[in-house]
Amino acid sequence: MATRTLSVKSVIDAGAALAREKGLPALGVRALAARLKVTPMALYRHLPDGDALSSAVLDALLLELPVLPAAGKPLDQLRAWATDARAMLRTCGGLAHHLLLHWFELPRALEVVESLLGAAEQLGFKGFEAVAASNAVFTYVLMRVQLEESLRKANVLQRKLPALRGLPRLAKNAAEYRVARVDAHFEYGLNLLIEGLDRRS
Amino acid sequence: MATRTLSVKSVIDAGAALAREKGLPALGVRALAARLKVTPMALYRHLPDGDALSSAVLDALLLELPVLPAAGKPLDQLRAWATDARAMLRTCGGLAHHLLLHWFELPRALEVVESLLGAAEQLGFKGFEAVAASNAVFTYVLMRVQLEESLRKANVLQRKLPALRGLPRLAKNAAEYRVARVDAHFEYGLNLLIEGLDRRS
DNA sequence: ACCTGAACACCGTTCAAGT
DNA sequence: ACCTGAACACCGTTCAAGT
Repeated sequence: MATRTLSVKSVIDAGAALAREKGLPALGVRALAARLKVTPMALYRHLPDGDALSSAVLDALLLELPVLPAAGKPLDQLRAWATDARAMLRTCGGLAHHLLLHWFELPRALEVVESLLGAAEQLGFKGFEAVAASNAVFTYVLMRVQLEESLRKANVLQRKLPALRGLPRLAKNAAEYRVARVDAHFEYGLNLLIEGLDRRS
Repeated sequence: MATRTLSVKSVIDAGAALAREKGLPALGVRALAARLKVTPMALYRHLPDGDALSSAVLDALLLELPVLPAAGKPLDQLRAWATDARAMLRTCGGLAHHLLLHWFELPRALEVVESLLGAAEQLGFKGFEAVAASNAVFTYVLMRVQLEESLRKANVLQRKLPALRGLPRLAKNAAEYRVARVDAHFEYGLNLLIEGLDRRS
């Protein structure tokens, strides 16, 4: 058969490549059409609209979301997943946000939540508390990644602080605030979470 | 003197009213100009561009950010602030996001962080740990509000779950997932955080 | 069935002109 | 100094036409 120039798969694959290279905001209908050397309207044969394009691309990229390590103590599993998932989600802006909104529709994400729930149950949590505990870890990682993306995009990872008169504690710790220490704060917050879970278990 | 039709203040005030009524996305240059019965270009006399408009409006709205209650045990102060701040930030979409990016430039926010640091010091934290502890509470509240806004906007507070074959724990707790229980999860996550802080103090 | 081309609606914004 | 009006660049998208 004659190879048509486009297909749903080729559009999404090209979209994924574009998103990886230049970020999700660069994934526009016109931009992707130009990359495929095709008219913008050609894409509408294969996808309903621009949002469906972004959504399909993000779904595809999220197939690589890491799952829980099979072995280890529950709290160690949770900590390891948090670190792995954060690393993966940082590879392309918008992944964390999409996952926060659509995890319950994505097979891979459902698997992850299932195993987070498993860890929570091993810690002795049941019902709402098991859900809330696994949710706390899941959303913590995703929200943090989203925050880091926002800080980077807005160019406020490094800050010029104003005068701190009347704010002695901030002044004393000013060095800690001039650069957003996102790695250290991610880990500290994760530790608080884990210790909270440990105490309740 | 003749009352000019516009001024920086009148533009920002009208922008704040528009944002409160119809949300931040409705705060466009053209929309605000229409509300002020003026040409879009008239606004550029008073503000450099559309981003400056949003930013100034959000700065203005954030003057009402609550501060820490003066009295009480440190952990109770933190918990109370978290609840109050969440309530205020929910009044207009985009506030939490703006605060996450620009707190260090906003006098009121600096006051808040100063007093969060005070609570952390009362718990016995010093240096990086005091900063990280107060930051954990501060960002937790802001990130959660942002998440709730996203869920609302994307219309996924109520979900139609897919088949959960092979996912026994999700299936068992499906009722917990059909509606995003944002209030309960906010509180649970906050409790984990507070208990983590308590344990470390 | 698949793709093209011209056009429209909607942004923010620049530039030149009015008063 | 302040505001208007026309125009431009950039989106996504509809519609009619080509093959």
